[in-house]
Amino acid sequence: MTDTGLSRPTFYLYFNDLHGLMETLLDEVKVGIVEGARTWLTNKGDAVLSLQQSLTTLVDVGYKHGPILKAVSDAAPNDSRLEHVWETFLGSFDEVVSARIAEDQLKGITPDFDPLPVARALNRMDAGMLIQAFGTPKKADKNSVLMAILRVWLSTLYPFDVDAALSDFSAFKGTTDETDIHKKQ
Amino acid sequence: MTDTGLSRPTFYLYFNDLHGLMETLLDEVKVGIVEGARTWLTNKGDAVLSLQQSLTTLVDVGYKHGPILKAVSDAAPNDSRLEHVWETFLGSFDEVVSARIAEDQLKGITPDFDPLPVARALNRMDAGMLIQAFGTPKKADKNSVLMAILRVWLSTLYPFDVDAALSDFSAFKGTTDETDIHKKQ
DNA sequence: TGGATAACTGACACCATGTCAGCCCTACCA
DNA sequence: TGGTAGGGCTGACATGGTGTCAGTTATCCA
Repeated sequence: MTDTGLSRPTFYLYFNDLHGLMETLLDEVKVGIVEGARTWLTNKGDAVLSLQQSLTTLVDVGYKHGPILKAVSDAAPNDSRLEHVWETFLGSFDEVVSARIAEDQLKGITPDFDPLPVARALNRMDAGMLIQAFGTPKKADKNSVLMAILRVWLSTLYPFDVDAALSDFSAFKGTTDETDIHKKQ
Repeated sequence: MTDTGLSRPTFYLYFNDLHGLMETLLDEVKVGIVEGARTWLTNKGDAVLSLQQSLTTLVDVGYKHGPILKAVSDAAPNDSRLEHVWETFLGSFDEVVSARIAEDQLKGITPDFDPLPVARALNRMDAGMLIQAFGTPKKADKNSVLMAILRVWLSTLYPFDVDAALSDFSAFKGTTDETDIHKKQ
């Protein structure tokens, strides 16, 4: 409020309370994440490629809005309403990811296992990594975070050609440089 | 303090402040976790088996002390000293896990990748899962949590015979029943 | 200019956390 | 038995963060 030049009570004209601000902030980030996740979740085209794409945008959003994610996740335990919002946010991903996994298992491209707990595990990994890596001003390297979680997701869901996919992908990522592209061709 | 029958100030005779209590609680849980992790970290015997064992005891400890883990992780953002303790706690695992992965990569039983970010990702997954599953009184099923994180760890680190290892393991876990064991033999 | 509506604020109330001077009670001693 | 030293404990207070409200100022329109 000092930075805004307004008084503290004015804040309460725009938000119910401090946690109301958190909810608003989360809503803004949520759309970006849901948007990016759609690529893989809609289940069209190549599974590996679309997962790579979805996780890439997830990391991008996390990189840009990391402090917001950390603020919300830090504040959540202090307010039952916000905690519910945060848990619902994470939980909704658990369910759609689980559903996507189940589809891939029917297709036979993903090993058979109970999809919901694994979805939960992978999502908690993403959330924890993004907050840890990008939550504070001194941010970690975006690409190594992406490479790490992408490897884990691929190894778990599409274990058949992880290394091929990952080496292609990192070669692709590494080349805004033309010479490399020409060498590939 | 109401439950103890003592007055609130008495609390401060035993702890510096509320976060001091958290540190003490964490210390107690820490030994159990470090103990269990040693099996895999010392790197003797079969890698897959020792990882299974370490994760099993990790889940056991998490199941028993889940509320403490949640309490510490919830309180950490409110106090810079506690936050540092918590981050150091998690970070120390990142380093030893990363070192263990590097050894397995030299042996050729783990694919080549930057071990530290992957270690971080797997550890955040564990922490997030344990807190989510066991942090509140109505706890999730212990075995499905174990199966989920075990699958992710194995798929990522020892991808060559995940399904064999996991089916053996779940058969072993599932049989306090004698008939099954006899069938196996 | 008058008057209504929106924007804003000073001052207050409330609660959680932490502190401190002093009380009580036990054990030990003369 | 009476006195006293010391540890254990507490009532009462101080502080800071969060939220509220009556009242003031600014803006816009008739």
